[in-house]
Amino acid sequence: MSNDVKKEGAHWADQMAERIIREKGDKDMYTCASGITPSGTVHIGNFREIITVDLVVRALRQRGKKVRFIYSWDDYDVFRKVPKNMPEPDLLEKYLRKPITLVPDTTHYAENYARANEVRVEKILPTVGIYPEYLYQAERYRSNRYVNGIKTALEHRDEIRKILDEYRTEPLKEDWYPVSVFSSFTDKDNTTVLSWDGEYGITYRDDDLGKEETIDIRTTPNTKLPWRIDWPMRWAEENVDFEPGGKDHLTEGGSYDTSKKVVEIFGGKAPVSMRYDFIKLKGMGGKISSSGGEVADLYDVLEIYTPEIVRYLFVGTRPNSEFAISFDLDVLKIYEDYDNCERIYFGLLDVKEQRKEKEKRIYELSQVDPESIPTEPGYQVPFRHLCNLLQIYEGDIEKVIASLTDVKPGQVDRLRTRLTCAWNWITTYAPEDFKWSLAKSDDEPVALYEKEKKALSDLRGYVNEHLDACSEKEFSEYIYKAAADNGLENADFFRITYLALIGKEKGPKLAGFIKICGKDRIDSILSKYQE
RNA sequence: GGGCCGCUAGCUCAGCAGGUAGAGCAACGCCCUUUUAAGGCGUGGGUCAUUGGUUCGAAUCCAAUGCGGCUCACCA
Repeated sequence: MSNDVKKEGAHWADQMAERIIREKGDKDMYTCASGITPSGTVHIGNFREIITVDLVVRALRQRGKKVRFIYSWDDYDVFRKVPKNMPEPDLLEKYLRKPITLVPDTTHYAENYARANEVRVEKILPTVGIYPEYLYQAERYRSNRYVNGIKTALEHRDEIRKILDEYRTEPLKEDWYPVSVFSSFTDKDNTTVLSWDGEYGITYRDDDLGKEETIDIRTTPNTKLPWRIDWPMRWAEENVDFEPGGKDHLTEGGSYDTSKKVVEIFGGKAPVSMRYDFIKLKGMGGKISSSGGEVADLYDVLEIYTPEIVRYLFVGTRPNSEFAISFDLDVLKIYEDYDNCERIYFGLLDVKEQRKEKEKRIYELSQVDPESIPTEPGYQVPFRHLCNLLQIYEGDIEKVIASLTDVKPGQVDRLRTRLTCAWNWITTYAPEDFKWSLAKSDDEPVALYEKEKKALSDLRGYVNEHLDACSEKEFSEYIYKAAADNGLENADFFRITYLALIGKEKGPKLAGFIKICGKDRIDSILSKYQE
């Protein structure tokens, strides 16, 4: 199984899989991890981490390895600030410093604030073929699953402090404890740990109320490890072999550096890691995304890119460099690029062997279901042409499909998805120049001189009589003739024709455009200009 | 201050298992028997930031430098 996957020159996901096997040895099961605090919208930059893991998981599985793909929701993290655009900010304000799992969801989408963010992600990931096993840290901490980890951290308090101090400007204080406590009186983490009894008892002070309390870490739901200790504890707990990180973590003195050392206290080893860079957005044009504000999440991207193409964007880009996801005219090029990649995969486009190997792998990894790679290319027609068809049919996707008589049954679903994206793009992001709609028969006719009306009337006559039978070239010649016969400049005739048909001075190449629209539609529009 | 990323055609970027510089857009030209372009074909255009090194050979590897950006040194 693994022999057909080349080691050298392979895709970065394949190289990473090889590295994991090399560094971690031959194992029955490899654990690949990812995770985040659901303290706000999980945006497309966060998605980069998820798909990075997914690609490495697929590469490992294709080498015949068993893989566990875990995704940790850090929903026992603290609610630090109220995001903009959330309903009832005053209510939310009262929950600051409490764990996000205890914050109400003022959108009433889920049972709590953290869960609302989680559910959105969990619902959409299958669309792009990603199926992690979700771990919920609030539930785990509150049910005392990590009691041994917390005790170990307490026992090695000085050692941990020494590790963390290596990179700090201000050393941690003498009385620092490697654990944080949510007050049982207020649920907030405005607390100070005062002492530890050497076993399971912790005494803390609620700094808001000035009250003190002793709790048992075997039974209290209120203790949690701080991030730089929590992360390595979980590596050890789950035996994590691979987990990527953003450049904030994967930098000298960042949390990966300290966790690499702290994990040994928990009897584990650091996973293989890799850094991914951030994602920029281009061409959203100030449109407010579904999540509000200038961020995009996977839902926003899937509005305009099909699932394969969303994957393709990430598969074809080296993770450690920044890139932009475009919502502007670049969208056309992305679709063309993907179609080219597909043509190369199916041998319809000849390129050098080296490039061919690379593109084929990118195509495979871009597919939603790794077990069912398409056996024939999609219905390939330029994206721009689809946009024109959609505008002719006013966004009626089924009519567009019906108008394309050579679509094969196996291509219909993919075409439908693509048309949906194309229409979303036209209506939401396409530049105004790009958009038009056919005039309706009851629209007010454009004011014209007599000879212009006559020219359009001639055109209508020709269309009714010859359009179906003549070639595009013949028809094109006639258009010039109609202008000349009526003493009109070509440019003027084109202009009034576009004005009559779509209400704009310019448009798609006229002869082909009229043929696509068909006799009946053109006739009903031009009849308004009949003498 | 440490670490990292980027610097390739006018613009946006690809190329980075070292082996004759690529794409899209823009420009220019031609074409659809006649100057619409959101069509077709074609052309031009780059000392691959600089300097040095390794090599038969460097955009690609190494080292310094410059410019731009990110990030850590709070929290996570």
